[in-house]
Amino acid sequence: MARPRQSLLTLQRIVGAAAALVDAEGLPALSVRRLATELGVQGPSLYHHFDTKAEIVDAVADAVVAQVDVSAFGTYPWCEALRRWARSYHAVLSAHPNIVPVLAQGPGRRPAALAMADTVYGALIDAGWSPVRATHIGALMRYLVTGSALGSFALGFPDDPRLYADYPHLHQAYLLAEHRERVDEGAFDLGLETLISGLESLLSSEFPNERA
Amino acid sequence: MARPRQSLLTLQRIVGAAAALVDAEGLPALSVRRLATELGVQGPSLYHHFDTKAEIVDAVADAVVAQVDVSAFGTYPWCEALRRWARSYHAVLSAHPNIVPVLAQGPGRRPAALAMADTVYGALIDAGWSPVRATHIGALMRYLVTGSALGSFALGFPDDPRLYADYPHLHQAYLLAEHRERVDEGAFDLGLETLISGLESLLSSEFPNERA
DNA sequence: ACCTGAACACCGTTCAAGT
DNA sequence: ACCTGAACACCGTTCAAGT
Repeated sequence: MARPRQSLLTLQRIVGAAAALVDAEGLPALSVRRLATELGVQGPSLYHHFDTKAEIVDAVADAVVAQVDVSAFGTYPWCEALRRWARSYHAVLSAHPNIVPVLAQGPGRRPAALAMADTVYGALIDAGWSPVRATHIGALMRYLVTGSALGSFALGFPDDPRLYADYPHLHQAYLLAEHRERVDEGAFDLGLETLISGLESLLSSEFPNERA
Repeated sequence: MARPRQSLLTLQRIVGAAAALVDAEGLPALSVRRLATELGVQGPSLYHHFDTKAEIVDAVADAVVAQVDVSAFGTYPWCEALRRWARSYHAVLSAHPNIVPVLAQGPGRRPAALAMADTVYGALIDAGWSPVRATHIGALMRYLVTGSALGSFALGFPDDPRLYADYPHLHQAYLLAEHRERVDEGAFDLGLETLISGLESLLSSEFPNERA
């Protein structure tokens, strides 16, 4: 067939299949031909729905960011809202680690990422932070969340005891992979709680009369 | 010529050319054929010196990590040493941002990265941290440094004012790129100093009799 | 031992040809 | 408007052939 009466492809179907492919087999597995095969069409067909492969990747990335829960900013004091947002952000990225290298580049022109940045920045300004500080805090949170989701610290150390023979303090490092979750979550928690309580005292020292 | 009396290629020359290519044009520009051209040989020649392209990439990454200064761990109290190491780490990665996605995956089997992890972990243990906490702190520092080097927060927001029309708090966001350095360095500094002073009080609260 | 050209199975993308 | 096959200029990698 050359042209079915109803289009074989929709943006939704393409992005959904692309997201599934990235989640299951990683970003390098997402090729135009492979994605087309998954959808039952030929590679060039996709170019009737997207201009470039980069647009497909961006759509996948934004669908992931759209899952982050920012609702806490309407209902909690800024400290608790920041904590809840960061935890949701972290949970979503941990569930889709293969797309994190794209998110780490910033919002670009992706609507969900821009909307999230807008909400967070607005809430920090409302809380009494200066524009410069609010920007720093937003950046810092992205550093922590993408940094932790991009590469599992624990999995960064191979499972092979012989590798660490020459490193006096790393003899147990081959066990890290086994404790992946506790290690990575513990480090993220430590970072998040340390940062939030540090920021809390910083704000109250800068503006002693501000409300919580 | 098929075989010159002295090898045309050395590991040093290959890794140096690869590093220059990555720095100048980014990781995607590093192809085997392109690198070979840069070195005045044909693509397949490189396979006499490396088994895979991934080995070349790893060698480039490790050469970058080798530039990080860990000497502070021998001469300063752990807090100041951690600060100086993190700043050096950050400076090196900021100078070679294109290779950061590789470093963010962890040390793997790269000797310089393993040596750095060994030094940092050992120093934290010596300072009185428990193995679990020392691991968390090491992870946390990698999150912050790679997260901040991977994607400039400022450059993540495109330079185009029209893009932000729909986002009430982002009307100035198009100016971020212009202030890239101040924004990114300010966020990193805020994060590093907040974390270090938070960790300092945490250690003294856990072990009130420990030396600095 | 080390470099080569030819080949294999891939890429992203373009485009004339079909309906 | 939307899907196709053929083509272009790329990939990483293998391998027999040269010296």
